[in-house]
Amino acid sequence: MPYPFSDIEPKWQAYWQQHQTFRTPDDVDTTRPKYYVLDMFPYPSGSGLHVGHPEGYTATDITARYKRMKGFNVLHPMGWDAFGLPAEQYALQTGTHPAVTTEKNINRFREQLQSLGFSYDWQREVATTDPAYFKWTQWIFLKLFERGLAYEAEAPVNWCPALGTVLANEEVINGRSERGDHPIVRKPMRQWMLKITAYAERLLADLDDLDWPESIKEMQRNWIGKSEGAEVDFALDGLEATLRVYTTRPDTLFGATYMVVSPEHPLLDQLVTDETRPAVQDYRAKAAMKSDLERTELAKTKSGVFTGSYAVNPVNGEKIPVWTSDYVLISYGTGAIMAVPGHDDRDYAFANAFDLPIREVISGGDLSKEAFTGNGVLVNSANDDISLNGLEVTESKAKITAWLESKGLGQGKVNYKLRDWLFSRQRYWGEPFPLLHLDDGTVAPVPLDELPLMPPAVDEYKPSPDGDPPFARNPEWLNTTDPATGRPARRETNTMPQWAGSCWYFLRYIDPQNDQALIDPEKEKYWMPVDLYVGGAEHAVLHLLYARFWHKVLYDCGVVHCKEPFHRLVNQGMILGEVEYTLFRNTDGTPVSASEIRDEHDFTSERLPESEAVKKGDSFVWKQDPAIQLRAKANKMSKSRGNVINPDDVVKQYGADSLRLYEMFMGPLEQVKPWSMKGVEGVYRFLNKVWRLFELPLTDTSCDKEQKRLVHGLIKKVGEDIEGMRYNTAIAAMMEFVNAAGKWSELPREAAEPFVLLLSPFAPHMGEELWEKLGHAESLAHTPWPDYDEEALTLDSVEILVQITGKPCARLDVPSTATADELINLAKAHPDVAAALTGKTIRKEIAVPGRLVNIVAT
RNA sequence: GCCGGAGUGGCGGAACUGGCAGACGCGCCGGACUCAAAAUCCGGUGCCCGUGAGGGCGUGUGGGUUCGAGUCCCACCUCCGGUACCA
Repeated sequence: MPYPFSDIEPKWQAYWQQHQTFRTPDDVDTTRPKYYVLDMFPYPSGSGLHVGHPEGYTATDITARYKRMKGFNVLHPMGWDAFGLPAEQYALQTGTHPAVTTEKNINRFREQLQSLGFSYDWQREVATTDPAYFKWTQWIFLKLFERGLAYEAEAPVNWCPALGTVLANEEVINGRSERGDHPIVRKPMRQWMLKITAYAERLLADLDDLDWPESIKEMQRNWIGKSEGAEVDFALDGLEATLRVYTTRPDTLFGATYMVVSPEHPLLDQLVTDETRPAVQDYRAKAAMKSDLERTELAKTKSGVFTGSYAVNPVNGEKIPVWTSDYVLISYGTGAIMAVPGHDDRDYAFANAFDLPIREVISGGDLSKEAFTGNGVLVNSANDDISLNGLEVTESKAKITAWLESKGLGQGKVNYKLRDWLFSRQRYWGEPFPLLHLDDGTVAPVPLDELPLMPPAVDEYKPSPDGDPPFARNPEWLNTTDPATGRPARRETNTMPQWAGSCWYFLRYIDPQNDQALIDPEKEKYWMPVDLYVGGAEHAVLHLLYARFWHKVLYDCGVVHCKEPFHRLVNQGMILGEVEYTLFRNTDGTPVSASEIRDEHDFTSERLPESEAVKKGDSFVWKQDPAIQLRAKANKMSKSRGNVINPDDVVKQYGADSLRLYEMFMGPLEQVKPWSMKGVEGVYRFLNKVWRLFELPLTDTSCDKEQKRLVHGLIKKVGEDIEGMRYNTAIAAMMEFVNAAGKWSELPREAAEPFVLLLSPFAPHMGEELWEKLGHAESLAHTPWPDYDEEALTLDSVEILVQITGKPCARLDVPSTATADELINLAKAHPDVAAALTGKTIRKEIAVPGRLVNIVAT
């Protein structure tokens, strides 16, 4: 008889809800330590929960339950990142208000999460779409606006025609939209920008103290992209203007043989001559038309046009031609460069393409083959006033920069790749900007007491006939007056991007009902920062950088007391579908080895059962024809592949405890791992074994020495593993314990009770049920975690290995307290060892207490 | 190209600061129970040679350090993730 999970699980879920077991009261005893465990809140999609969600959620739930039992005040909330495109797309198609769809999806998600037995405090639930919530998102935006961190700019933006909106740089991957993989084009538009660049240095520096995966910190560092160099002004021959460039290699200034300005550079119009104008204009038009994707794809061959003008190199007075090319980006540095083809790969390629001179100023390379970008000694770098010749790169940089500064020709400069955050979207389903455009052209904030500013009712969710965002469809909403000045005004029609709401939700959980403030300062002080934050690595730069930025702004405003919101971050690895064995066939049906497949579309593929696959060498081959290699691979779960596992089905078949246990038993949390239904059955069998263990007669006699050792060893192991988030090995240890205890004839309460407590964070429903069977009237959720007795762990005797020069020779039982010297003596006394040593000279004796003895003899 | 991470049985994965590689689970093989099956229980299971006792080889590859290396060092290969004209 399998254990009745379908009775037990709903029973305890109802109990927890009814008894508010996981409620974290507003007025906790703040003398006790706190622990804030946070999950990245989900977007409540229409397709419901996916097995990837409960992975991180189970990990945090185990830690939350464990910390509660360890006496911490635990904050473990859940909510919804509920603005987003799918609900709006659905609204476009059906006319259903996105709020309706969103609410439905949230209800479904909540039910699914509750069926997994997570110990969230549901009274703290927040949704970014809730007016009581986005009131404060708007409030924070006004803070940014007040501080000059939000501004409007006419800027070339990433316009995505398919999504009908602009995207931030971070949302564009290889010239395509991160969501939906649609092409992106550059288009100048009026947009709201947030000045995240003002925080670049702090966002970079404060990474150092965070307990985050090194890879994520590195990605953020790369994204911020700090570089140190100099700005240098080049006079333009025959023009009043000067051309300013940014370079990280001022040491190579004597090697500059031409210059390049970006096609969007403001000086370009002045640089062209009558002869070059048609070609330059043509080139600029073509560059503007190109999507980012095309620019990237064409990156291999350099293109460009000579402008007709010359610049003067400030170090040697040399006249060098100014070109324009799209390999120079307007958005970085000054949008213009000095080209040093001898010591920069891109300039080298360009110089070769257009036959421009290449000059060596750093020795050590072979410029006939490639640019030399390494370190070396400066050559050909002197004028009447200064010489860099003979110096190394680092010294030269400092010397030339100082010289430029003294001559007023340039100065040292730090640059960042990070650009300002494009913060507006031309959509309906997002937070309205609380801003008014007055008839005099100024922008005024909506007064605080009018927040939240609600989105207008509209007849359709499409852009307006004039191409304005959907909000412009409602003229009564759109046209208003500014209460401060009485002037006629038009409301801002853009909406905020989805990231806005997720930038600060972790603060709202702390004080979710507060309608006077975003958060009560006392509560903030107690609960922040988040102690443990778990979520997917896909948010490495986007959400995590934005949230850090807003947090620093709120810190500057005095709203929060800590500089960084998330102390420890852990990324859970993706869960892939089951391993699939695929056989490929030619169009004529002949089987083909997987290693020969270049383009999958030229072949037909057939999924084989595991029994058809045989391991041969490094790969799997077809059982019926071992000459044919199969492809054995676990793929991402996707609807189109049909390999999606629905957690509801798993819960129905094996129960929530089995799902939780399996997700943790699969392997280390951070790792990518394939799903296996057989694996779920394995942990389900384990839970059944536990259930049967508790059918043994329960006794009040105390444990014998061996039982005590097992129990205390398990307490130690499980506690340490949860602290280290090694949930898989904690479960393995519990399995070992149950395998051993299964051989007992009766079950001492002294062993049963701690075991149930240890199991309960992992399999909480079974934990509660067994706890009740043990005669307890109340939930175990707040029962103290058991302590272990170090003394109970030690064995009287241990088996050690005796090696002679590294080869195993004998095994002997020794008292576990034996010292190194005693071990060597005991070892030598062993007849096999003595025999092996006769006639040999002992060179060295090594003994590791409790492990082994190694006698080196020749 | 650059940055980050990882390579251990048929599979997922264990192995503390260098100390008996393969815990635990899956799968497979054999046995018990059963009319039979499922479930459950017991035993076995890295690979190769050997009937056997036993022997040899084994943590991506090649070197090195060490009494001893999955673990440390050097070089390389493969895979995964990120990023890509950032001057």
